[in-house]
Amino acid sequence: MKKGHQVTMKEIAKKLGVSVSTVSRALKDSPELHEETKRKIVETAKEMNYQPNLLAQSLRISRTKTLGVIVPEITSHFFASCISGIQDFANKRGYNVMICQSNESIDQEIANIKTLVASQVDALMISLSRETNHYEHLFELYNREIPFVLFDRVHEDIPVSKVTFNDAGGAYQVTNHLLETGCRSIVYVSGPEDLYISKKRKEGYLKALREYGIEENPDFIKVTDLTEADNIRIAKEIAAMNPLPDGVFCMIDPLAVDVLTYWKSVGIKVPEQIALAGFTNNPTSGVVEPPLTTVSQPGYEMGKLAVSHLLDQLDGLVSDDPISIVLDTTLVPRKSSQRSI
Amino acid sequence: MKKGHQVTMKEIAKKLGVSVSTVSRALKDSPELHEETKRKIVETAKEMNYQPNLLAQSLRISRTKTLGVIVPEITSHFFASCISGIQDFANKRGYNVMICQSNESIDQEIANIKTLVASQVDALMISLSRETNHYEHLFELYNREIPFVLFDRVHEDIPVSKVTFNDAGGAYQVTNHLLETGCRSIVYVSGPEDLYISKKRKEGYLKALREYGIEENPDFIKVTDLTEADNIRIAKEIAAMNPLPDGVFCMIDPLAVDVLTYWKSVGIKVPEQIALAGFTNNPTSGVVEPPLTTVSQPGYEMGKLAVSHLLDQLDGLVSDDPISIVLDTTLVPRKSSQRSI
DNA sequence: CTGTTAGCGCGTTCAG
DNA sequence: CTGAACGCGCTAACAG
Repeated sequence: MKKGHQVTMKEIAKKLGVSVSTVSRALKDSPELHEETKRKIVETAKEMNYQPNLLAQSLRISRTKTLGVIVPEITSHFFASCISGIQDFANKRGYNVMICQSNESIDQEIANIKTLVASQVDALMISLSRETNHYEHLFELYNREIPFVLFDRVHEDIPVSKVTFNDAGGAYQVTNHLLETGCRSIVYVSGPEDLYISKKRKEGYLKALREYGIEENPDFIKVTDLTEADNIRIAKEIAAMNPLPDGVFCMIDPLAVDVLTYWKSVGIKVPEQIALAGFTNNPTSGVVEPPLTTVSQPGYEMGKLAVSHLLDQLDGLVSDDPISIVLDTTLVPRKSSQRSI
Repeated sequence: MKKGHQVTMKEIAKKLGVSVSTVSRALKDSPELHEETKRKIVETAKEMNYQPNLLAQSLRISRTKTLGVIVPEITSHFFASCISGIQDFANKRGYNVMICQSNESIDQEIANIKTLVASQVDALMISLSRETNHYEHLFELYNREIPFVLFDRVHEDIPVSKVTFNDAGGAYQVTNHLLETGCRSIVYVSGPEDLYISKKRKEGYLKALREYGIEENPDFIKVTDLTEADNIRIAKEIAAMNPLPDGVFCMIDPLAVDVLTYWKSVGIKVPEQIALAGFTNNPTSGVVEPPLTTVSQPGYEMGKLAVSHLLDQLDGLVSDDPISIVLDTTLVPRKSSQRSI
């Protein structure tokens, strides 16, 4: 299949017997043009359904007005929300967006960066894959002076702006909530330990415990690789503890849902026997039975802030010095942690 | 912030004292080159970290190897799955993807088409917004000979390839299932009536009833605009029917979940008093209580098929004649329709 | 085997 | 007020 021909300035110039530069000037409403010829040109341009070729334009000014975005998983509701925020505010400022997903693979992440850079995007917005444990590709971007920001899944050592949630704070909120409702033996279920968010949320968990004078107990910290199978393994492990803990804080909602589902299948009652809480406030979390206590992270807002800051930097509205934007989370208490005190 | 400079063929040509075309040839491994100079060029290109400028390349060959995708809502799990499938298979064939969302607005849809076309995408993949009720913009694409396909939310009169689900078939499956489990007074809750899928699903619903010798009853067909408020209005309306219907088929899962949530709040038991079923198999539907009977629509698969067919057409592997690809759905029976017969 | 020339579509000199 | 010439980065046809 061959693409239909697009009208160029050249053609409308020929049709009107003027030069291409005159057409160019008329189309950008240059003041130094005879009103009559200008009108004529604009009119026939419309008539011929002329659309400027952004490619040629970009090549000329060496700016594409396009941003590249890389997320681990587009099907995750959280990242989809981020993208939505990014798109809306990028468009508002005249930028387009190219989206890639790394599928949680560092190789794919590197490949994505490569194609986006080859496509001459003006800047990148990256949320790192779960697998990313070395950072040469990011340092290379930095060294090549290609502007980019990191959001949500960041790495601290890279000298660029970062937008994150106050993960420690959110974990503190939810652990504190469990403590307030009377829990005293609280398990933390963590994702892969080298993940930034795993660490930060553990920090908040421990801080809340400390404030209640409860000391850290290694047996109460479990680690899953976040696959369903491994999540269920953890759920079993907790179910076998004697005595049962009275509260469980899962690092992320889908994990909590897996645990809850397993427990329901073996007759463990939430919240009567164990209070349960997650993190992120996925749409799913509000409709499980019982509804899951969690912490909400507004993805749309994160996307909006990240892109706005990046464009501010690109447009020279703010300094290029990297900054760190930290968004607050909100506790969403639901039935899964509602214990009689 | 200014973007770092990218190495061009010109620079590596200068450095080596050869012409730009020689560099070009070396880089694409042309056979008619002295092995030694070729080696030398490739080597220093690597050294200088040369990356070809896709923009210039595209301008030259007037093909961008980029596809434009427009979906109503990127945060919908179904459309996110479609996008995922599109991306994976587009990349596999050397194409990039630019994604836009119309936010269910026809004006945004038109604007998206415009920017994607201006960006010189080689083809478009469009799923229409809920609001789209006239089609000039699509006919214009067609007249301008810009290749595109429609998927999921299609309009029949446009002479391009379409990929859809067998909506009538799916509705038939689920209605038939309700009938088999003993329901005899089944309400169909429809979305906006001019929506293609509203009509098709109603067709399937009516066909199943007919086969059981049950005649159409207008009181048993409700219409919502799919906002939460309106969904709840319908839930109330059904709850007030006397006698209660014994089964309800909601056109789409989120609607069914809204209805279920309301009923639970007023003490109506599902499936004991009313069997309930939805459509689409959202992740949410499997975890509500009771789990929702529904019909699964594999979005990833749809994206994959749509993009593969489009690229086949672009690459001349199949005829340009429009075809219609219809994907089958699968009944997912769950507890919400599990009645003792 | 390699350099020169031309042109993709556009915008910006620099001349008239 | 308008046209001709040049260059963005790259490739291909045409000469040597």
